[in-house]
Amino acid sequence: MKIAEVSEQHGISTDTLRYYERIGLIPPVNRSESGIRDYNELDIRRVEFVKCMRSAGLPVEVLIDYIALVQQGDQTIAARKDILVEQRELLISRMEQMQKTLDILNHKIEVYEKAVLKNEKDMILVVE
Amino acid sequence: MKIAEVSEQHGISTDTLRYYERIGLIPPVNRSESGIRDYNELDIRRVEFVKCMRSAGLPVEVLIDYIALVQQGDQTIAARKDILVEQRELLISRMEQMQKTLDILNHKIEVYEKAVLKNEKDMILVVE
DNA sequence: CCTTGACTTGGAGTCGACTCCAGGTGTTAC
DNA sequence: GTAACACCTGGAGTCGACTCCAAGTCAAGG
Repeated sequence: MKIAEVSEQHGISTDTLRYYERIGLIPPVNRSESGIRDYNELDIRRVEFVKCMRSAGLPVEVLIDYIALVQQGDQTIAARKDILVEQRELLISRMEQMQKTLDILNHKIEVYEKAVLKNEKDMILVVE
Repeated sequence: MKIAEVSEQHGISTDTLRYYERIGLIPPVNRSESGIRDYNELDIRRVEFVKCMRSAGLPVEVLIDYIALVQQGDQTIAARKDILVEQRELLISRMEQMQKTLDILNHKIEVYEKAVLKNEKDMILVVE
């Protein structure tokens, strides 16, 4: 599969795909004789993995370390797990913080709705 | 309250506090005669609000627009609500995406744990 | 053969959000 | 009255993560 197809099917620009490979976020993809990338199933799973992790805010640098460990084989399993566990904790706290923010947004929107219903009469808006 | 106190109590650098004010994310704070900022209760509530929204990933630009509307008074209530509703939807989808990532992390960690228990014997790790 | 179009590279540019700095001012402590 | 310190400003620098670009290569179609 060529880079343009991967790009289209997974919603990642070709620039980003090449960038990820360049910085080691994705191991080198096989090439045709003329040097053109040909993504196989495994490559695509890796791309999806990175896309998923990035979309949740895991830093590129951490993922590079993780991928490097994966390339080094089974003796790095403990280290890999440690990375994932740490990132999981960070992810959970980000989500908790977002939940708090969501609660506040919900509250504010509710207050605004009441204000609109009452035609803004007599409202002293505590929210901002 | 002086800027250093606000900074310490709310975990925001003085640079960031001044920056927020400069770009209009926080309305101008009152000054002493010699020009030193003196944050009142309302200012601090605003700082907390911005901190909360930013921590959930709401863009600075959107917050600037929102705060500008707040300054313009009650006739902007509908517009303000629209902004919050839109940002709420975006926030919810980010959280959903993060939940998916969390599920995958949990799964991978579990697989790694099993691998460690079995002392890595006979494991063909499908995870990466 | 030559154009078209998708691919390649290395390097530079952009963007959002801070973060730092130099140079200046005001207040307090000795 | 002067040193130390917290504050001020405008502007420049940094950082993470892309994104764009120029210049070049190759395969296929007319």
